Amino acid sequence: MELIEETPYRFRIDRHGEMRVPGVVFVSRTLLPHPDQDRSLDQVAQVATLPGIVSASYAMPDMHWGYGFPIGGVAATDVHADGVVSPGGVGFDISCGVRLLAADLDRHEFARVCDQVMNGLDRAIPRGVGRGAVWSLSGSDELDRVLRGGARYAVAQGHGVQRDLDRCEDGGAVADADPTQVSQRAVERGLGQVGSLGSGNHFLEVQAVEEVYDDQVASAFGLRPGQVCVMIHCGSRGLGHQICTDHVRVMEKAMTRYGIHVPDRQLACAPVSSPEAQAYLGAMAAAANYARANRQVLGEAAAAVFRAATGCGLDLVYDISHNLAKIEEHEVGGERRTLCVHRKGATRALPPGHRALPADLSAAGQPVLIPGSMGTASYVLAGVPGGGAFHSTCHGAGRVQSRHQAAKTVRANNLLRELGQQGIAVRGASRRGLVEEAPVAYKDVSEVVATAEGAGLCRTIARLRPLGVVKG
DNA sequence: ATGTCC
Repeated sequence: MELIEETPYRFRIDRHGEMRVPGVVFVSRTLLPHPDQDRSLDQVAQVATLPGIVSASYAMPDMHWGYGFPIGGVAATDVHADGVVSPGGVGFDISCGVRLLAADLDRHEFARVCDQVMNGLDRAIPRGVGRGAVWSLSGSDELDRVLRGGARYAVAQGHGVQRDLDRCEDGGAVADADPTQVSQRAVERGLGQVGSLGSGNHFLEVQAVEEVYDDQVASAFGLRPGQVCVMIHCGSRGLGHQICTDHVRVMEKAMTRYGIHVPDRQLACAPVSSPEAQAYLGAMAAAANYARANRQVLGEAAAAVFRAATGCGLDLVYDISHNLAKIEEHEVGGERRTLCVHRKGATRALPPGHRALPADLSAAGQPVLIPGSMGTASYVLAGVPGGGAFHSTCHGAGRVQSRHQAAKTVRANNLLRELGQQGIAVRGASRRGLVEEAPVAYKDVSEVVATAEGAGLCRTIARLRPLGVVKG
């Protein structure tokens, strides 16, 4: 497959075979996946064959191989021109995302209470595979209200304040959630997990604002140099996973009925207007609301720990998903069109003035939250004018080593010592989980962010460094 | 990512 270097931050894959549009990959030469180790460039080309896809099949600088679609992939289909929705374009962890909260506390003040806060978080934050949650729902009726209301329902139940909704994507809940399309098995898996991190790359970190690149925008976001923050990265747990599994199965069967051929079974899809697609989108929206409620109550639990140890609480900076499909209006070829925008390991990044932004963020643009790998920096970015890939940017560092590879090469004791030397307090759930997430298994998040900015997808507002990490 | 295989 031929790659054409258009700029230092942008490569093109010209249409060939069944591709309906070109591939556009926002990477530098060093971030370009190595075809021997990672087939995600092939996946970009395969996504370009989907019915109704418009403009291009895009990939962000943190791209790597994923189920069907690449992680870091963005693909939009025209809803009124046979466009499809594909669960593989969202991923198994539906509405996985990041919530950033800020304390009215300086990092030097945190040093005195670090042990107390970290021990408190260690007790308060459920994590690891299937080990409890902070919110005990009364039963499937209440789960239904979570699936419909997301963070709005959590706040209505006393788990938060209005600012939590103002600063959450979509005001805390997406519309059109359809809990009737969520299977009994998904409900059972979801009942006991609202308010839990899970495992893998999910975490809760205490961080400090290490550098601010734009004072005015950082201030609008509620961030200042030296400030202590809490970043939460998690998703929709077993519920989202089960929904993806259930609906992929349905779409695999439905595809032949709609006469859709895809080069990879993992690209199973259905026309957005079909009953199968509407069922998936309804269930996906329910999982998105579940994930928002999950992050809402985890943030509240962290705030309670901070309040007890320091006297100050935590204010929400923003909450944004990086695994979601959305029906959005975009201008394509001079025409206003209704698109189904899949973002999988890619973050929406709305420009200044966009009507979906809350009034106090309109001039600044939408905050974009980029979690680094364990022990490395995280970033706050902002959306920029121009559109790029339907107002999208990167979502994190991106793996370069498999979990298996990382576990073979990294020793837990060495890793813990290195983190300790950097002044990072660690409260992990398992040694295996820690070594799988070692920084060597990931790309350099600073280069990912610099590439995204160089490609005109966003701009850098602040860099955060970890002080303490709570891992699943 | 995930009751890491119903």
